[in-house]
Amino acid sequence: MHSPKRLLFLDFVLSVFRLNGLLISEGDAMTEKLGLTSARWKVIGAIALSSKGLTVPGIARVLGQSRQAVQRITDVMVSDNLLFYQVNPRHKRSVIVTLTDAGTEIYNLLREVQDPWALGTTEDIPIEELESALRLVRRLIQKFDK
Amino acid sequence: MHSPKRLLFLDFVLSVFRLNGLLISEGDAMTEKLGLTSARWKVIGAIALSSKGLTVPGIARVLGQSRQAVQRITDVMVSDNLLFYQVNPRHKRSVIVTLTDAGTEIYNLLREVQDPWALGTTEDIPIEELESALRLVRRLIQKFDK
DNA sequence: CCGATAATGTCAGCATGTTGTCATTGTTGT
DNA sequence: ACAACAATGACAACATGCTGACATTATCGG
Repeated sequence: MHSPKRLLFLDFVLSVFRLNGLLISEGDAMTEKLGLTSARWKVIGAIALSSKGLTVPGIARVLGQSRQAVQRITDVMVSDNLLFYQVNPRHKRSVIVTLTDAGTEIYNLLREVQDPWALGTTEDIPIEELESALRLVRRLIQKFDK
Repeated sequence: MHSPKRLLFLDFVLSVFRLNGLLISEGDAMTEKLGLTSARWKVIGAIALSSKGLTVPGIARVLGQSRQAVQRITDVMVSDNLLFYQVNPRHKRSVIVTLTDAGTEIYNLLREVQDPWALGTTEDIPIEELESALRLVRRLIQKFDK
């Protein structure tokens, strides 16, 4: 038998690989004028979206990456004065990564590019399709994230 | 206004990043016993799926990657005797990347792991949802792939 | 309270992707 | 045919991710 489902899924997997690469390119293009890169975009986004302070391993958990990879990025962003490490009252060694004023400003500028991009990209896509696809992606993430 | 669509899409984007990482991990785990990695998995899959012979830049186009990245992988796979470079009658310098017998054998072994993985992962997902999500991903790829 | 376990920071090595550059080879339009 | 342009191979520099290893610090169970 041919199992169209198997082929469909493999096609989906390859397409996710490809979309991932294209999204990184989009992120790089969007953030270029702000002196960011897609990796820094991810980190700054994770921090800005979290209500409570995040530690480096915390950001890594949100992004699904290794803490070492995140640490490398945040170290550079601290020396670029976009972030600073704030004393964590709940943990002596694990500091809280916080946006500096400059970092907040960059994030606001970022949103001025990012928001129109998000809206423009999805303007001809029904919200139901987006929700449905997100549910599927989340379901797969849950399956693999153990 | 809050524009739930914008937030929905950004959530989708972050989820794609995360799924991408998890799929690479899955690929690494699946191919480990075969002496492959996810990068080689992609290349060997692209070659096996193409009816005509593919050149290195051709594989790169299929995968949506730079030809240099693919070249590096294929060079290693040639020295590992999984691939060989075949004279291309249509181009004096650009050789055709071909599976050796050993490479074909690995690919067959790979399928014995990959097919159950694909079926198992999707067994509780309706085929319509998969198709719908793939359509959306393809649509985004088309939008960004210029 | 104390020992075992988990979490964190740090450093190192490596895999995989990017871009840039340059010489060479193909292709195409006039 | 020839000149302009595109595609390819090769090499280099770099960004971003991974894992492993080790010391230190927190947390938890007895």
